[in-house]
Amino acid sequence: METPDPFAVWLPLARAHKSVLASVETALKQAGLPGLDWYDTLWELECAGDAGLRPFELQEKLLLPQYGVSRLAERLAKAGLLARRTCNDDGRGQVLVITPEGAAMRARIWAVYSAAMQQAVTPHFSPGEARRLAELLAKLLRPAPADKI
Amino acid sequence: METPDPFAVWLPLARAHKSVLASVETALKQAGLPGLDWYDTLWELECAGDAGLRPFELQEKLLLPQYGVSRLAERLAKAGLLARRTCNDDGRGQVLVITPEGAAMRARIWAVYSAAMQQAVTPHFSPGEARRLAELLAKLLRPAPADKI
DNA sequence: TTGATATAGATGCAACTGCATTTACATGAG
DNA sequence: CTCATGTAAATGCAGTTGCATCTATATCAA
Repeated sequence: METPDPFAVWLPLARAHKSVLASVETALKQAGLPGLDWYDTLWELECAGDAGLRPFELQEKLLLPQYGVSRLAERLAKAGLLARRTCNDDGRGQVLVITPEGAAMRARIWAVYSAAMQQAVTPHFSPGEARRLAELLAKLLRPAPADKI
Repeated sequence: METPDPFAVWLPLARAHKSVLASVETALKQAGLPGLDWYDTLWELECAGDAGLRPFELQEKLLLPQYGVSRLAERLAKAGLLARRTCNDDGRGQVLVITPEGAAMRARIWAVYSAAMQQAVTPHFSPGEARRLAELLAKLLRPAPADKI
């Protein structure tokens, strides 16, 4: 049976990602705003609401290394965008909670982020194509079908 | 008319990229080999053959910043994987040429790279899906149709 | 309780990146 | 030729990342 060529997928995937990412990050930098790593973190914390998130939970959600989260949290805390609460259940841990300033910042980033991303993506696709592309990309993220490994 | 949702494309695009990239880079690291930036550079230089490439040409091909190429070339040269020749046409410039060791290294990286990438991608798609995905991703890289901007 | 092992998170150090600037040569106008 | 401007590449510095290790607490067996 015919085999799909994985490079025909990977090469444009890498380039498309690099290209869209670059336009978004450039737009954020021009607006004097922090990058997508800060945005993603603030987003997760805002979703978590008042309960906040443990650093290791953030680590799983964002696919970052442990020390990455540790230092990201440090910077965001220094910028006043999140608060570190001591964790009652576990003396080793802490709970990260977004501050009002953090939520405001997330909103400011979002305005620029969404506009730039839309500009970078929308013009290239019809709605049907966009849906199909999203669907196919999602397949890469699901665990592989057992019979194909 | 219905508008495609760009986030439905961007989010899985970013995640799929991160996920595949991570498996490839991990495999390279485990094999004690350099990362994809070195591979891409060696690949371009090998394609360019004996004529080599000017740093600014590499910069365009790899979408790297100027100082990024400058330092990458420095490291690759120190590792003996490329040679810097003085450029006869332009006294400011130089020409980067791959060495036999560089070509050998590219081949070693390729063995691991291709296997890891194949494992990360192939199981998720039928050949038809892979083709369609490659096609759609390529649309992101072409200049946008004029009537959609 | 005590000791062995596991987990949460921080951190020292070396390598890498981004930004701004610098050096050196090229080019074109006068 | 000479000066002003432009382009190729390097570099100092501050900030960031990766790796390995370290500290502190938790958990569980004996």
